[in-house]
Amino acid sequence: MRRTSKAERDWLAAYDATAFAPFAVTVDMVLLTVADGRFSVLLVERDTHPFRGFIALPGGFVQPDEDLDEAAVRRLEQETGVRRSAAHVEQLGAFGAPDRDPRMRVVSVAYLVFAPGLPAPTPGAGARSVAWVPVEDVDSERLAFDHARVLAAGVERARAKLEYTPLAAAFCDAELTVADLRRVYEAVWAVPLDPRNFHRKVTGTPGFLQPVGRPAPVGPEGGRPAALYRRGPATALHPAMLRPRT
Amino acid sequence: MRRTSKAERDWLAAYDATAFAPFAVTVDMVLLTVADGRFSVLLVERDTHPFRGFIALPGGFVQPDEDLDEAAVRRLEQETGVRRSAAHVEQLGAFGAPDRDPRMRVVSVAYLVFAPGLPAPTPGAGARSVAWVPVEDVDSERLAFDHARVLAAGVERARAKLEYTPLAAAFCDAELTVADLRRVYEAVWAVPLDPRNFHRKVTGTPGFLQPVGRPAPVGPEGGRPAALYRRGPATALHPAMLRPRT
DNA sequence: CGAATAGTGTCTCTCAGACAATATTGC
DNA sequence: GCAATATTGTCTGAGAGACACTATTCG
Repeated sequence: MRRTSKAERDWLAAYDATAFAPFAVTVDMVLLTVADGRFSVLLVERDTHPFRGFIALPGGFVQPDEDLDEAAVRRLEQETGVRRSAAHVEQLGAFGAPDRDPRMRVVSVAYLVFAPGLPAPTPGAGARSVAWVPVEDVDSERLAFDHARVLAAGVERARAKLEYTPLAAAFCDAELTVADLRRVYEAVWAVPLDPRNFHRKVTGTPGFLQPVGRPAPVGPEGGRPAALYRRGPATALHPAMLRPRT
Repeated sequence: MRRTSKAERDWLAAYDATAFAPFAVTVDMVLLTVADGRFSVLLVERDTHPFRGFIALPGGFVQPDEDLDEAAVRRLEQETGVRRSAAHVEQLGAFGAPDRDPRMRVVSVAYLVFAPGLPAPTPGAGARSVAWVPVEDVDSERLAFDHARVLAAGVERARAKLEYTPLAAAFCDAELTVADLRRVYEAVWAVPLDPRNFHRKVTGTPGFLQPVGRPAPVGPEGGRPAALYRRGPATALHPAMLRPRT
């Protein structure tokens, strides 16, 4: 820890902190998944003011002694049952327009979470219902606060991240097939991908996937069983998985 | 504007905002430039507590009625004389560890700015001196608050942004040569680049640079005069300018 | 002319996209 | 065998990196 001088300690003792603290800080979570082949976001229906009856991203106030990341992970685990270790969590950014919350001046720090397909959790405090909603079906007009902007930023960030990182695997279970991964890319980017080129590319990118050496059970449509893989150690993809242009 | 019900208005009137506002919010600026071929950041020496005598990123408190972006641009123009139109400004992220400021609970929203080479501005309030410091020469131990982490995040983001956006041009004047742009890439990435391949790549990427049709004045070393370009309309680069690997 | 910088051409290798062909399962 | 999915192979064109070569300036 940094050493402080007597002058600094004296100054600090005389400092009136309340005079400079007119803000509240919240975390909001853009929790994304791919369920049934649809790129979806977790939304709650608010049961309290403000924006009662509107749809919103899950979130809440940061406690005075809590780190931002801590607050996000705590809410994630409490309200959605998603374990931190099973998902990818990263900060998306801060949203702080002066009028974004009618109650008071609130700065919201948004977090982006990628989670495997899961059943909808039970509603927490202040929420009437909770549901996974396909991103394309979200009615921006019905979103509370500035959550339409936050969601749009999260979706765009997710689409970009799949290009340069192996995070698509964060949408899958620990053991996954190449087809599982392809369906994630197809759902998030909303484009069809050639299974043969995708397979060659993904298995040829070092550190992306590591073979388990065991086949997956055959799906309902039959066909040759796929090999199982786990996430590899890479944190960035070389070469990248670029989105088809136009 | 959203219509509110009487129930919501009543509820809002009874809401005690002060009970939930224990935070202060600041903006901190990672202001980067390339001056004399060095990738540099603007740092101030603090003349007030806390961290008096330490080096810090320029920044300050957000006013209660001010948008975050507004606060960042205001400080940029006031404290550094950089005009918004001449620079690129984007949000870097929020930093809010509970103990990051000894005065009180402060969440800092960091902004990343790319500006052309400029003389160091005159020190503003609370600063003893202001200077452009080459990023490699910054002594992390002497940085106030968590500014070492903020700076590291900004530098890494800048390096990544040059790969797939045309923002390298934001470090140059409105009219620039291919060599100007190459020196930006070389300084930010700290790698030498082949001038011939760089030229072919940059002029072959649609929307990156637009020819002015006029040559630049010859430099001090002589040689054939370079053609002048302006920034093109592209917001993303295809193909990308990938960093050399290892 | 020589030195210095700007810009073009050429070669090789990697990789993306199109698509043929083969492999392995359930029925 | 047939349908369905998985996986490998083959071809073509775009692009990256190495580097020879030409162009234009100053002195």
